[in-house]
Amino acid sequence: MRHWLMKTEPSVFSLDDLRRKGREGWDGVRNYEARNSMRAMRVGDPVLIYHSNAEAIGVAGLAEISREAHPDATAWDPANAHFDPRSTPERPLWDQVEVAFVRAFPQLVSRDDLQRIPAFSASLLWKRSRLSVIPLTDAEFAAVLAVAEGDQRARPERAAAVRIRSSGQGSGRGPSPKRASR
DNA sequence: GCCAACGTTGGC
DNA sequence: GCCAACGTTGGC
Repeated sequence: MRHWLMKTEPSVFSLDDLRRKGREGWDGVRNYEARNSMRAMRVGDPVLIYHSNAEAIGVAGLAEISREAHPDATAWDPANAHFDPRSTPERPLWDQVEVAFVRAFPQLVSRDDLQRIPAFSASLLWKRSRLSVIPLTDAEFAAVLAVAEGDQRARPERAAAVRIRSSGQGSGRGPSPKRASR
């Protein structure tokens, strides 16, 4: 299973918006590398949702792929901001995937937090600052999730309690994600 | 195939 | 709102 990070501007579409809608077609991506990453996505792949260009920058929570790559119809809609005349229904150039909400983190894993995670230091997020769909290694994904769940940053006095609670079987995570069906 | 010009992204 | 970084376009 692969892991991903997808950027979104929360003023345009936030994790809260995704929570409300349940799922969303991730259209408007107009970069070949990002498109190719989306083509490699499989249903169930976990996706970190990253808020960019915002007051609070960082990973807000977790989503998952609920539908694999298929043509992005906004590309052949002249009224759409991401219109690209090179793409047609007969020969689609751009794809989208559908993303389903899983859960919001109790607290944003901020860009600063991310920069302090050793296992995240080589991430493409830093090397390819303009890329909006980024593959993550297992270790990168796990490290971000550990910080999000352990949440030992702002409240170190609570870290021990969190550790004790999560050492049982119940991990304290939220309800299981809405299942992505067909 | 190079690379300057251009437009956009995204942190600050 | 600014502007550096950087991906893309297009002339040669």
